[in-house]
Amino acid sequence: MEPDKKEDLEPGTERKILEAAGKVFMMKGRLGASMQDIADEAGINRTLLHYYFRNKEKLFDTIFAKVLATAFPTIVKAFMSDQPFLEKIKMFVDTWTDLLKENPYLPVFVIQEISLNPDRLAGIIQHVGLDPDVAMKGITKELESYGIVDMDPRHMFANILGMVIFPYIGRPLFQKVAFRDDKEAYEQFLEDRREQIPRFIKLALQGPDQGEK
Amino acid sequence: MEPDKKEDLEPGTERKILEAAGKVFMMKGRLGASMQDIADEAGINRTLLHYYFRNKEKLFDTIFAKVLATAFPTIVKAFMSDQPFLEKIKMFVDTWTDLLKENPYLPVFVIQEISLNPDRLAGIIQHVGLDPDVAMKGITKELESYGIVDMDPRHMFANILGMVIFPYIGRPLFQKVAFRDDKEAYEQFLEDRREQIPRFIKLALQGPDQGEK
DNA sequence: CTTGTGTTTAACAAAATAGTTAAACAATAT
DNA sequence: ATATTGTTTAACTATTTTGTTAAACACAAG
Repeated sequence: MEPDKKEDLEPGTERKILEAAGKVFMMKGRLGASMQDIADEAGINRTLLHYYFRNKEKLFDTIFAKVLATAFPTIVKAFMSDQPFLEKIKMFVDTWTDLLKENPYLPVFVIQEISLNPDRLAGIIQHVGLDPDVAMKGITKELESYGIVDMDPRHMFANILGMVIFPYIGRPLFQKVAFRDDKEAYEQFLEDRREQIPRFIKLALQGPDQGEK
Repeated sequence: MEPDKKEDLEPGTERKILEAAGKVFMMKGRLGASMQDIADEAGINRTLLHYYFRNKEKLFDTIFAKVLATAFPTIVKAFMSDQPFLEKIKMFVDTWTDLLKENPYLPVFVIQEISLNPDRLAGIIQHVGLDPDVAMKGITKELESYGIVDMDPRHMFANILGMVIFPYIGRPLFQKVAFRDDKEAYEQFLEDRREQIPRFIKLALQGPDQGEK
């Protein structure tokens, strides 16, 4: 009954590996991360890594599927609710900001991987099982209710998602160029976008007059 | 005087290497690209690659600096002109769309690299020598002229840049999910954004009423 | 106590890649 | 004709990384 010997270490090891692998893969990328790196991060031996996951490919696939399964629902979840459009957007931005605050490397990691190996998507997308048509139809109606009738909802969606994730994928560049490498100022900037993005969209939907008063 | 022997092959080799290296590095990333890949793409021997560029690091640095030197001015160029704000934005989107049409891998390549190795930025940024303050001050005044006074211009800049480049960095995902993998439809979507993005910003600045009529 | 599972250590094999070197060859210029 | 430069071929070294194997060890459960 010693506190930190081996009680739940056996079941905990796989979890530790997955956490370590997720962290290392996200930070260094699939090619930049070595099995040794992951073993070190997990505080275990490299042989044990192969004992749990036969090879690097299987381990990476596990991590990648897990990451996508986490991120995908976050993308569309907010748009499935039945709140007013602007509230949906606010929730959407908040959800993403929360997610990215905890996993700042997530967008670059995912983008890099699917860009280098787009085939990987095919299997995973179906598994997650999301239907964008519902969300898009919803956006179309909302836009029409604001008098915007000739806009493909996918443009609106690309606009919102781009505004949300760009500050994360372009962080090193943007922080350095526009914020003189002031880390805290940039963190604040990211927080401010929770309010700024919905406000900007509100401006587009309602105009500056109603939007400000 | 044989047509394809060795006339201007000597001066042309370095150019061929740089073109090949740019292409291969952009498509496969720094780690995914091998010197052999580049030599093959250039149609030369791997030994000759080392003859021109001592090692992979030097070759990559050359390419990376060149890519940034191309992309950076494009980012701010449009905002330096003295046109009306909405014209500047239209030009900005057009310039970027042109650039990305020719170099679709550019954003992922740059983002990936500076994300994995942010230090690389320091040296290059100074060398390019851009001052974002000028552009930002300009945006502030333009926003004020539209009655938007409490908006950090950097939010506006992040909004625009995010809307422009997101469809490129997220292309495999977005094309597959929202366009059922229809390549031509997505190309058209990208073209449409030349018009859609400025229109969206115009809506935010002038409101739906003036914006539509 | 013995058995089984998780874990470590150590050593090894196999592959990929980077980088180097020497020799031969081709074309050009002096 | 000879010296020079660009280019290829071939062979080699060194390093990194993956993946495997065997032996020993720890602990928990039967």
